[in-house]
Amino acid sequence: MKTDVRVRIAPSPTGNLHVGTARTALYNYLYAKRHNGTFILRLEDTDEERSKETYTKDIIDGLKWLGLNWDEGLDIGGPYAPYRQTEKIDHYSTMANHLISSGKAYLCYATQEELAALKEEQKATNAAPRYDNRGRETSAEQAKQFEDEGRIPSVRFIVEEPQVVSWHDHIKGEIAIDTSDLGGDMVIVKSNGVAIYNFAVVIDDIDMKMTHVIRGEDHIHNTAKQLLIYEAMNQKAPEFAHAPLIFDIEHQKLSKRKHGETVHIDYYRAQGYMPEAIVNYLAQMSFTHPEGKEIYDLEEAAAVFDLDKVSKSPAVFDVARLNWFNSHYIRSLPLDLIVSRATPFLTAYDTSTYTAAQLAAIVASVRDGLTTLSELTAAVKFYFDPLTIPAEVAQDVLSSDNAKKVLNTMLNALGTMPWDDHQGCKKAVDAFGKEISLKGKELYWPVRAALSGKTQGPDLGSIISILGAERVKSRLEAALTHK
RNA sequence: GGCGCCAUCUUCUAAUGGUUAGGAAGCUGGUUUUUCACACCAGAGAUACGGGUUCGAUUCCCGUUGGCGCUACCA
Repeated sequence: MKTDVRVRIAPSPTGNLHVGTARTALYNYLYAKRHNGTFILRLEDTDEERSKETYTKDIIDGLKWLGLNWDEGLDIGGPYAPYRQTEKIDHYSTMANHLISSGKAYLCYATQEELAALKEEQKATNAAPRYDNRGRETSAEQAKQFEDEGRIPSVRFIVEEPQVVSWHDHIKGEIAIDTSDLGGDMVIVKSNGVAIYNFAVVIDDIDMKMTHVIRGEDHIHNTAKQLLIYEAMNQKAPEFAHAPLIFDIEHQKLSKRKHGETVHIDYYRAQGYMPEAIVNYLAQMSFTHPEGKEIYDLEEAAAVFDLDKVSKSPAVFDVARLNWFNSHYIRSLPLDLIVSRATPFLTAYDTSTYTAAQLAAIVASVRDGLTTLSELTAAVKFYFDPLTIPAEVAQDVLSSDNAKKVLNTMLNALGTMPWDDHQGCKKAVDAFGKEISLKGKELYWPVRAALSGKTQGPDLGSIISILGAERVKSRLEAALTHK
């Protein structure tokens, strides 16, 4: 049974899914699940210049990939459609007209040039930049004259000053802002007829019956402005919670401009990060599991999430820590899942020479040492490509008499090798090692180097078993040709 | 410039008006392993500063400093 809790993530399709957006989506998702409410995806695409359909697709894909599925919204519809602001332009205008007729807003004929001049003037006198509310006084005659000049008005909402707007923030506590610091009467509909963010959000949140708005703290001043609009429209405002920002290592807001693709979820996806790791990492920064657990999934997070347990201070996005989560999940998620996710990282190789079971064994043999799946490509190379043994490895490991003895002995023992049993393969090596009185490094290293070209790597038994009779034989013979 | 938010190890954080200020990542050392990784053990590492309130403050209050954010006909 659903409660009336309704929350949303309302991204703007002006870029691919941002880490910060994903974190906000996660909080909203967790809050909805925790309270058995409804999680909604809505698109704030009123910026026609920057909005692109490919970004919309990336955002939808990314959220789904993370498992943050919505109950209502963009691609699935719902009772409060449309969930895309560009489809509600007329509706916003209608609502703005209501505000005009009730004296809460007015048409502003100021040109961009006039506003720019005002700003210059304020800058010169070191005054706070703001609109001087000159449009409030516009008479009917003036308006007509402006119209005749061809000026197209915007709609401004009257911000009464001074006045204190305050609310109880579910994360930050009490917040109070004086309307005098809001920059004057604010545009709610641009002269091109399209509503501005601060207005459209309010209308949408009213239309969609949102009960809680959980978003980044960079919106705190917007919240003050929006609260004024709720009041002017005689509507009950939702509850607000402003989450701390995510910083980079230099304590700056994570931004596309400064950090490029590393602020986007699909960057991590392409690198072979597990969605489970990203969700876990995102959840545990600024929020701590009540039992102090570090590793937990979406479902468990939803069971314990609480806004008042969210930290007030910003968190640094620390890739080293993300990496720890990721390597944990690469090691512990079901093998078949890891194998299927590994496919994109094996395209450089001809995987048809192995059976599905062997491919799984290949992934299993190397997964423990991986931080991201993208490292898989290099890690499994020796299973596929013709082997070249680096000169220094050959020199150090394969040139001794003992090494040649090991390789020759193994060559002769190949007939009795239990190929399908990696533990058996290891035992077989131990057994012939005993015959020639060699063990440990002296025994294993030549074999390892001959088969993989490296002195470190997966379990030797696994290497032998996976490579199989033919490859092992030819690689041993090839290794013996080294001087 | 104005306004707002924030302040515990390098990083993510826990806790409490009285604790040896706890955990995790990273780092260092060790154990284990044929090697690497994992795992395990150990070590170094923090309450920004100054005033109050109090028997007692890291915790509550004020100030300072610092960091960050917002200040568009972007969202």
